[in-house]
Amino acid sequence: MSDIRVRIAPSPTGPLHVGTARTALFNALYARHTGGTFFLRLEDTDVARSTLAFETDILTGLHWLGISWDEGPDTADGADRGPYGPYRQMQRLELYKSAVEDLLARDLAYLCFCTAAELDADRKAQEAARLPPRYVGRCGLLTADERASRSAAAGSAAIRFRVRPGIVAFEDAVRGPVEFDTSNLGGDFVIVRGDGTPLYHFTVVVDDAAMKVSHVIRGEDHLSNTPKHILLFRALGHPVPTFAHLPLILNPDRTKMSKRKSQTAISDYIAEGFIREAIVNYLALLGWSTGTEEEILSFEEIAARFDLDHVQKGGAVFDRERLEWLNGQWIRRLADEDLVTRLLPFLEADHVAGRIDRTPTAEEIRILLPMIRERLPILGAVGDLIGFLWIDRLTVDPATIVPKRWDIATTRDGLHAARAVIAETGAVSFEADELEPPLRALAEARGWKAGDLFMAIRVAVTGRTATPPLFDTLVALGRDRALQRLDAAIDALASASG
RNA sequence: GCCCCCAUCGUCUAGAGGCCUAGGACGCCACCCUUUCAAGGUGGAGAUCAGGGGUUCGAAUCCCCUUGGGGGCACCA
Repeated sequence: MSDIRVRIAPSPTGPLHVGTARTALFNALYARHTGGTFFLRLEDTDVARSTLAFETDILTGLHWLGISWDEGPDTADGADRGPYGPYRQMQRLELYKSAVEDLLARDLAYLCFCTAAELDADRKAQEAARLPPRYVGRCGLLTADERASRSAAAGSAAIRFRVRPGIVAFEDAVRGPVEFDTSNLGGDFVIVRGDGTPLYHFTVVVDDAAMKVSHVIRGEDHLSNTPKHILLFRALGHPVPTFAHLPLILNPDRTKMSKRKSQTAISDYIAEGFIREAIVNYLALLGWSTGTEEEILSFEEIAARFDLDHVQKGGAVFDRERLEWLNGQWIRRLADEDLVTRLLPFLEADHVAGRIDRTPTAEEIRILLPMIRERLPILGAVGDLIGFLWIDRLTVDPATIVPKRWDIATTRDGLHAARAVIAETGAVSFEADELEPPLRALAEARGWKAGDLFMAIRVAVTGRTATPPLFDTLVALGRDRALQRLDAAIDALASASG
């Protein structure tokens, strides 16, 4: 195992986001490719917004995608694995505390007594003067004595890290050399809240250092935060890891992908019937490419090819159409039993929702696979496709039964004749190959276009104009039910025509 | 406002000075196949490589400027 250590550090303040999943994926791929270690750390210091439900959603979502970590908590309430635990920041408070004390002792950080009102006033003044917002440094100038007395009086104070003048430069693994003047960092920044809980910029550095992270692979939205982190790594006396900032995933209007404008929760995609292979494949190709024309690739195949050199610099619009296409490609590649297992929950959900009257058995679905496999862009489409098979009383609008070129009388006539032909076919030989010839012969004998006759039968028996091949559908339905639905349709047409 | 990043078909991208009159994929259109819908096959439209200057015998590829877009500037992460 190499010394490469990467991580995903989600914050349980929302459901698993497409962007988080992509970042996790890239880290996991990088670790797999280099023989390094990939771990997960929960950044739960925003106690007000963090919840166990979100934690569960994130962990199960990542597991579901097949992204697994070598160290960290596997479940929301489970124990951590790995030598650098705990892997939850709220359980690492002591570590941050001693790191802060160290900084305080060396005057690299200081107590800040500014109130929210003061800070707000500063900010407004800066805004009015058209100056960039920054902390004015008021408390940084306090003498030790002043600080001691204010501290005694105030009771609680935030802690700020001193930002000294200078240039911070680093080599980003995807962007190349990047440079920041520390005077543009917004002044001394808060690392510990007034209530004593540490803030992101601080904990992320303390932990990445303690957990020996070698490569920080994260979204580009953190690029501007990187100099702060580097300053902290240095102040704490730790080596600075390599940074790799991934391009952002975008809304169609090219702004950062957001809940407002896009579907961002992985769980929503799962609920629709996107499968992990497709999501992983799609996400990997969003901002990265093999450099070749290969595009349908499994996690393993991607891991074997993955590198940071082919990571794109510009943001990428999330294209659902392309995801659906890939999903269809992967559905076609699944083994029969696997597809059945994945389809079942969607049919169960349709049953529960009352869209169908019973949940079919695995065996029933397995038999239908050849006729539905290539017609499913997402698993959730299965009910729409063949749900009519498990509906007890199908109600069909008579108007839809009549083919475009036909009138009601012809349709009744056609269905009646077709019924007779189908009825002649015994239960034993009720197969697609047995049904097609006589029905075609019927159409020819009566001078009908076979397509029109078939369409009338199709709608009569399924209630829809787009279905799997008709004869397979009739067989799936069974002779009795097919005849019964034909009768019902004929009746419906009779009353429709008066 | 300040700082930083980015810029090839509508979208995802290939491209690391000549192989590019820019390739692939999604989507779109047409045709073939065909009982509908898909799938599949074939073909097509679609990018003067954001614009302008350089460098070079030669630039999508290197440099500069402009324009455009995005991200960040919290006691959120």
